[in-house]
Amino acid sequence: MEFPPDVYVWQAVADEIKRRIKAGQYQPRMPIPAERRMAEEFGVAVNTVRRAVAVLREEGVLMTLPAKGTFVAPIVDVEQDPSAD
Amino acid sequence: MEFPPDVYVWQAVADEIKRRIKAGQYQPRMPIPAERRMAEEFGVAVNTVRRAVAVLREEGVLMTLPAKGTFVAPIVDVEQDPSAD
DNA sequence: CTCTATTTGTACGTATGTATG
DNA sequence: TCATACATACGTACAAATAGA
Repeated sequence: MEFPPDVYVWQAVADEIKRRIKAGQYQPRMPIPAERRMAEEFGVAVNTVRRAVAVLREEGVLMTLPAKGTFVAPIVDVEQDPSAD
Repeated sequence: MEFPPDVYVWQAVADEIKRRIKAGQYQPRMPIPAERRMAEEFGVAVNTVRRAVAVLREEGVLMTLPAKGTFVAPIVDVEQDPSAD
């Protein structure tokens, strides 16, 4: 019986987003998929994606422009792989 | 209906809680009503109360102990009373 | 300028899990 | 065991801002 799960769903989503940034799938200054879009893709609730995005926003990884979208911050301390293009 | 509401519902709730603290209805180190309790009392959703509590928690006004309750912080700047030692 | 589509923000409702008493 | 209380999670609806036809 797990008490606090190893990782919460929103943590897994946040981790996946960061992983994609590292992989170059989501690049700096470029928008990431919409919240509802990712919710469907990951099979989770919109609120869960929103929580993940909120955390990454506070970490400085993402930037959100209301009614425009959420973008990868120009400079992210997340390791980036130039060869992955 | 106003479009950009003067205050959001969660802001109104947070304001009401602080008002009660100022009024002495909720006192330092004492628990405030449960989230669902306040949700029913204010006629709002639980999530809305949670958001209000979360904000007040970050402001240092409230302290939450999981599965125990949410308490008014021992010292709150809401009530500036220098004579209170 | 109007209409529509997209996207985020706010809000409501519900269910489950865990901890406490 | 049961009731209480918070944390997480899922689902839904509407409003506002933006962009494009």
